[in-house]
Amino acid sequence: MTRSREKVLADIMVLIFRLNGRLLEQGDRLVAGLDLTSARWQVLGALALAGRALSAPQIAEAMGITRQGVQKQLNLLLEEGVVERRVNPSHERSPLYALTGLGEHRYAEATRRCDDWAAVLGEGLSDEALGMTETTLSTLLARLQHPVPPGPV
Amino acid sequence: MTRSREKVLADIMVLIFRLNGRLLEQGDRLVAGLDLTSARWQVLGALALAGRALSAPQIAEAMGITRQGVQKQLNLLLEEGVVERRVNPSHERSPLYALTGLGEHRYAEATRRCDDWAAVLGEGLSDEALGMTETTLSTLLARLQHPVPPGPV
DNA sequence: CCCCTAACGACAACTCGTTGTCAAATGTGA
DNA sequence: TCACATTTGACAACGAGTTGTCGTTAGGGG
Repeated sequence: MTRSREKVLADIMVLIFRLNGRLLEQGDRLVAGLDLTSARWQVLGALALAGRALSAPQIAEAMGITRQGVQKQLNLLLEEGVVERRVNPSHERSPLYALTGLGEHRYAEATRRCDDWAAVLGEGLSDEALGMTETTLSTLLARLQHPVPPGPV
Repeated sequence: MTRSREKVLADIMVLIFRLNGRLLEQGDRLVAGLDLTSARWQVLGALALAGRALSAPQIAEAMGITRQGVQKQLNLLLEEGVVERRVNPSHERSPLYALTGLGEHRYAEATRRCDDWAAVLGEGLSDEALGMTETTLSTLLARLQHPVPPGPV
């Protein structure tokens, strides 16, 4: 055996910490000039993928962060005119948010840049390696979100 | 073909963002009661792995973050007595930092808890999947740290 | 030997996420 | 219908990271 499974897991965790930092950094660089940051871009992504107006808590749910964090970005995005409020028929004080024309345009441009960049980033990595990485990470995430199924803690 | 490589890459990125959040959360929970947080724990880890006293910038280099971020944690760790300053023969104003006995004890306990937890977390994942994930992530990180080798930007 | 640059610690300001509290709106069960 | 728990937005405080500036120290080339 090469190394213990725990060691490999620990290495993967460190890699995730660093990748998180570098991805946010490169993401910010990628959308600089579009009046976006990684955080705002992700909010736009949640709206674009949903294909419909969402409330702040719904966006937070989709992004896996808290509603307060999302709300902060939404208020800024509103000021910049990339999202707009719509009345929520089922809640008076909690409006829905949708992309404006400007927002859709900016998101499309960000997506184009990201795809180009991702193509370069993934060069030479086999489909198998990418697929297995995605599967493994998503298994780990699932276990982390539901605290640790069995075992006495 | 199932999905484009860009889509898989994008999914992996989102997974990394979420895993980062969950890992820090679980890490904090894991070392709660040891007067540690994920950030302080990582600093202790850098010192323990080096096996010798390091300066703040050296720790930052090892952790992949800035020296200011490390310094902030070091100042707190000093107050708690888990690390101590040592004179740096090659720099008067930049001391070296080393684990105290208390620090080594706490780090050992944190490591024990982490290994137990990692064993549960990795259950059922094949060595091949873990190894390939580690390799893929480390390739991605290398490309992110050296901005994007070829290609006209 | 002196001057200039690089590296360092301290400090402040900022981003992005978290938690917690408060008040208003919603939904549910007796 | 009314009481109560849940959900929501606003606000404040905090943790962890970043950048930038300032003054000091180390190191190298004229």
